Amino acid sequence: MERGDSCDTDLSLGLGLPTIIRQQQLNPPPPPLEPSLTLSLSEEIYGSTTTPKEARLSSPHSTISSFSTSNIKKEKLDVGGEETEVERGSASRAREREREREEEDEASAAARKKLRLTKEQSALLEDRFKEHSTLNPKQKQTLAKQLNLRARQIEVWFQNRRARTKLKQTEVDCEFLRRCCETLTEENRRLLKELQELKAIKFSTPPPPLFMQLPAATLMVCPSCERGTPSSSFLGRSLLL
DNA sequence: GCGGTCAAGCCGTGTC
DNA sequence: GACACGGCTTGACCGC
Repeated sequence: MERGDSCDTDLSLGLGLPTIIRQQQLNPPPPPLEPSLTLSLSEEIYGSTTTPKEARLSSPHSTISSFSTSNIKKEKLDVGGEETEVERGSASRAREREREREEEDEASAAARKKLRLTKEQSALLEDRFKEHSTLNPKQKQTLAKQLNLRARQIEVWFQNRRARTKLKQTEVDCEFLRRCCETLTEENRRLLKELQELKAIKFSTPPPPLFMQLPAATLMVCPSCERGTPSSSFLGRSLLL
């Protein structure tokens, strides 16, 4: 189990959640005016196995997932593009506007909060990845619908998954090569030592005679092919030890 | 689609 | 126990 998975456990519930999300958990806001894509998994898909804690875990992110960064950027641009009340010379209204703006900043900060997929979503994605590491558009759409996510999120998840699988494999290969290198280095060391020992033996004992007086008949027979080879080269080799 | 990167969130550890 | 900090995981984006 990877460390990151632990975020789906009972630990750390509510930790790190921005004030606004915690407030939402305590006092659920009225229904949003805009359509909200929710991450929480319906019982139709996963039955009633989702615990209340898991539901609470997924719910803060549910609204979040409906925002893309481009939306956030757009929000910021929209806010920044407005003429301020200070410029109009109305201090009190400017202060009020400032407060509203701060609230909007908090809201967009909450929207920036990172989506964390639920255990069930991750599990299903993993299953699909095991079957196919890439998806065609239709599979992507189906999976997105099944998980209540956007197709783009599915696409990104698969891209990241492929990249990280590849990285992991590279690390495994690297480790394998490192071990091979170690083994070969050790073998090389052993062979060099053996060679030195053999050389030591060779020079410590008197060298055998270079030439042997062989009977004349054997000079004509090649020991490997057992054919008569009266050539001078064979003769020379057969005499040389 | 891939590689690189950013940033949110979680966890373990050390310090007070 | 609370807090700070560093490391890690992972969703998302960008440029090619």
